[in-house]
Amino acid sequence: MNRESGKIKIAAIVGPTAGGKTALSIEMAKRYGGEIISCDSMQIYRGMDIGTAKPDMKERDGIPHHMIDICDPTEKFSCSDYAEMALKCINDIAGRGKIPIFCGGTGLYLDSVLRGVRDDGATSDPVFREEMQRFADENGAAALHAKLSEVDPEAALSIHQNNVRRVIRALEVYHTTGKTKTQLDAESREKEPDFDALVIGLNYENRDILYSRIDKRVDIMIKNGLLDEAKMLYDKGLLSPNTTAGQAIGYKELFPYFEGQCPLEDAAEQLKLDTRHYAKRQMTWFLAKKNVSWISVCGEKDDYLTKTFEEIVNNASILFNNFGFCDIINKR
RNA sequence: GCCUCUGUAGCUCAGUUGGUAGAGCAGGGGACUGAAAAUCCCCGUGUCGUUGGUUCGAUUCCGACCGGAGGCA
Repeated sequence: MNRESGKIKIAAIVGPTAGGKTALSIEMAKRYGGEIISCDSMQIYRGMDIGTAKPDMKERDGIPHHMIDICDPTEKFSCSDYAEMALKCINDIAGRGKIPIFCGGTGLYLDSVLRGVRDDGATSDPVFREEMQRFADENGAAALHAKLSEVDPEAALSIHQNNVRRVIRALEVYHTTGKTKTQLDAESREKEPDFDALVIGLNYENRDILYSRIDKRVDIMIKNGLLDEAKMLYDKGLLSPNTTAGQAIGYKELFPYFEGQCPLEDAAEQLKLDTRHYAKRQMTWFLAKKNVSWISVCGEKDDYLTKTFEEIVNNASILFNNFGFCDIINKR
């Protein structure tokens, strides 16, 4: 019920892939007069529909969705691009008296919005990145890490030397701004968040249940034409491994099959495996956040009681009400 | 029926010139501030097929047996 801040109130529904975020978010949007802002790094891309579990028009049921189909798979898109555009969506939606409801599993994207877009000039520099990558290839990860130790020892301490990507980014921040990543991160941490956010997480304490949902969903995707969709993108060469879209789960796993290197079953199994790993990482990410209100979809081991969709919606509604959102259908 | 190879972690396999064993994958845990569906870190006790024998000591050598693969008939 937040009274004093005067900040825009937003909601977000997060959790592991295949956990039921989409359906819940649409239902909540209907009940509370909201619009959805997708928070998913892959639904950004046009033409990647089935594999990213993008809700189709029927599923959206008249609820406007934003941040979907923003660019082509070959285009670069980063979390700062996302934050910038999502910010506009929020203002637009709230300006029309609707509730912005984020929905998706890309934790970093959500964070970048909630934390506020940083304007410290720490942009990316592809040339520099390539240069550093080459240095690492030639001299080893340890040598690159040593460079970081010189300019930003604190960051070097917290970034493992094998995590070349992160080491490069930290070096890049110093290279483009003249300030250390440690310093800029500290500054951004001090910034007041721009919004009052209710973040709801769907939790699967029983991982087996989540995993079997994932397996089922992959099978359904294949039934619904994932192969054709992936083949088309593959044939057009739109998914190269070094683009963001090319890293999407649901496509790259099928390429060996297209190339005759393995049977479809193996490719499908790999796809399921990658998805399970991904879901696990998502859980680790969101569970570490203190600002998430959790709805337990199913209990711990041996407790296979899974909540019905209705129960989940009711739980979410309580959270919405307590947060000060108004149920426009049931007119509380 | 005979010969050869083979039986080690959930799976694929290393290894011990005899002192009870280790990788990859799977699985579990974690990190994450402009590439994030990405990137990275940590976690390995298992009747070494069964059963006799040799030996101070056998998963390791020898025999038999039981699985599996191949070859000859």
